[in-house]
Amino acid sequence: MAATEILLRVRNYDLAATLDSGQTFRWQPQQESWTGILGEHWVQLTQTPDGIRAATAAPVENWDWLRQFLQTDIDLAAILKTFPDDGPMRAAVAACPGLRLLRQDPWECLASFILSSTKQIVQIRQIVALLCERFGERRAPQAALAGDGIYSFPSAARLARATEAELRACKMGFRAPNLLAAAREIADGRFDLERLRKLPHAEARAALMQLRGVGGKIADCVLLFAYGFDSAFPVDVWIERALQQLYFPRRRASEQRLRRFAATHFGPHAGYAQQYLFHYIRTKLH
DNA sequence: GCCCAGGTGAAGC
DNA sequence: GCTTCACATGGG
Repeated sequence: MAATEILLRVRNYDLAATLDSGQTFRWQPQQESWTGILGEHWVQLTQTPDGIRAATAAPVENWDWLRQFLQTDIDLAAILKTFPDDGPMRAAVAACPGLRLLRQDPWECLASFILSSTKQIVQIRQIVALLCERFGERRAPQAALAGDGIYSFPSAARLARATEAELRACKMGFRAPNLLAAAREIADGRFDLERLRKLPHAEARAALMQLRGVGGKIADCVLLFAYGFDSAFPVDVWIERALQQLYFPRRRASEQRLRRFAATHFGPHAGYAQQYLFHYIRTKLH
């Protein structure tokens, strides 16, 4: 039966923390809820005592796309059990109860993180919003408020037809040619994002790093946030500082060394552990 | 004005 | 291997 509303029953899920933890950049807070666009669907999400209530503009038959994005069916407690039992990790988990990893569209995730390098999260949001406004399509219902969060994320094919100057006008600076090159490779089939799903972690990582402007960190973000490679462990400036201070307070450790430490220390769901540490140090330790 | 931002790639040792 | 630098742009 098609409906424009559903309640996804889930416990221990902090919707606000999850949508605002730097893994995705387009969700708009509105009073008690969050609005955004997933594929063709405009959605409004609201946290309730029983879970997450979703409302759409058009009737929906099958809600799997939303369950998939929100990852409401995973066993969070089982994942938390695999984290190392040390002080920093315990503090991070205690500080961010219900923080989750989303499962995003690979293209939007890749494009967003190509735009993320040496930008603050607020600025990444601004750039992405401009990009969607100028190259996306309006998806919101008539009644939706004007402003951000009502345009779809532009397809690779659409951006492939843009000029570098048009992209630079979205304030992305030197990242413009990188985004344009990725869009063109994907649009004309030279690079296949879907193929990566079937690859082993290391091969998928190497493939992403073939793209100009995509190094290890951005590749890890895409592997973790879009493809669900739970052992991917993005090391950005925040995580690097945190690992240094929390785990190597005496001697200075090279980035290489920190990466190797992370790969073994945090277990099979290292990426989840990373998200807890990242959100913890950014919001609780400022 | 200065420093930094969910980095990357190239060039220098 | 490691260090340094340029690359746009805006916030604090």
